[in-house]
Amino acid sequence: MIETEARERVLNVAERLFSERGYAAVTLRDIADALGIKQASLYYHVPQGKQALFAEVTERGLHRHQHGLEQSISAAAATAGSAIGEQMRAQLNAAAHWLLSQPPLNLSRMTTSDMPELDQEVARQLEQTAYQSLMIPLANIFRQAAHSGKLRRDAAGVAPELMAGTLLASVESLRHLREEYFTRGASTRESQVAQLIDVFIYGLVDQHQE
Amino acid sequence: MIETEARERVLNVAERLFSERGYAAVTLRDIADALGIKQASLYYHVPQGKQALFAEVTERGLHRHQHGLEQSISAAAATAGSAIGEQMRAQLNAAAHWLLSQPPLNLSRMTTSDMPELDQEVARQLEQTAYQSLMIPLANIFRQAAHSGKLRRDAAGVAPELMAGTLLASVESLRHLREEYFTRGASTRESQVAQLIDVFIYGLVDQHQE
DNA sequence: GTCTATACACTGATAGAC
DNA sequence: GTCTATCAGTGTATAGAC
Repeated sequence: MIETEARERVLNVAERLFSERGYAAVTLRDIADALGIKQASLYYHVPQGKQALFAEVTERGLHRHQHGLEQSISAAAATAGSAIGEQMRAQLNAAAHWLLSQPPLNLSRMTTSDMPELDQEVARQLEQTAYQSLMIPLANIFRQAAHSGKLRRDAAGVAPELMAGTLLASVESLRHLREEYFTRGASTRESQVAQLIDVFIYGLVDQHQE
Repeated sequence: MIETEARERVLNVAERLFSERGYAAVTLRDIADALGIKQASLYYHVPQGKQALFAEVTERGLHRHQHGLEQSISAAAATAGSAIGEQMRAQLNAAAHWLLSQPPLNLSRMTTSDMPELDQEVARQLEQTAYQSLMIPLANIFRQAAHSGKLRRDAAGVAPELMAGTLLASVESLRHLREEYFTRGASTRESQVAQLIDVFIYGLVDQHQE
């Protein structure tokens, strides 16, 4: 595999388009058009064709996420106070902030639409990378919180992976929320996600009043 | 439009396949094969072709959801106690239970992959139906809770639509969680979603201990 | 209601010139 | 590195027989 600047451009454009519209909906012509070259020219950079291109940029993106998530989370853990609520808040916000800084993942589309279009072996590999890159770093935040012994009794028994999946899905879904629902206290994606994380940590109801 | 049993079968199969794999990934041949007929025969039942078929079954599914959600939510509200936490828990669980009883929505895939493939007018119409059928009934649960005046101060300011979108995304994401993460207290989708809803309502941390 | 046959466009992919 | 030319395969859609 040749590693040139031109090839990088191809991968970047392909990653953006695939992540925006999915595997089946993006044609090689779409990618070539966006690059200002002809469809056949793509095969110079990616001789193994469309599926290999998709697998490569997806894999690359997932690893970038793993790196970015681990970095942001451990940096947040280092600076936050030691109270468990504060720790979680800092780490979850850092993770969410990272996710929002990147092209959308559309994990559920990847599972339901993209994967079935790929050869089984390729799909299996991507699924495993997604699990290791996204699920593990996020689930660790919740696992760590559960070990602190300071969670609500019921909450401590919730699978960390369940919370991690929920967080992922929630952050991604924010991207599709119309701007009309940005209210006073939350006029940006970041502040919306911060509100959401506070709900995860402290709940909706006022337990002292009820 | 002819309304026969045979046509119903076509719509049902099409709805299932589209909802499983998305617009672009499902071909008319796939649908015909699943019905045991030839691709061209579909045009007897759906003369306007693939896009119209997708629009019809999607619209139909969304209206079914609206009806089902409104029913389950108001039934739950009637039987639950009056404490706001209890009310929300009952209504949210009823809504989630309904969502899990139906074919997956994959709303985010619909937004990012399916919609861009459709004529703008068709896409606009579907988006509006989705909003009215899903968003409004769910957001009303949170709106009602906020009006009770018994939510956490910060939580009362969170846009109901934000919470509704989060709930939707979370419930749908549960479908893709591997079974290995079904833990002791939550061995079914329903019990997982119940845990999740309790987190929304009461939070993760024990506020009396911290 | 379902079929065969077919038109027509598009897609992924290969070969070879420059 | 990018192009033109081309092909086989597949997708939607139409026409007309049964």
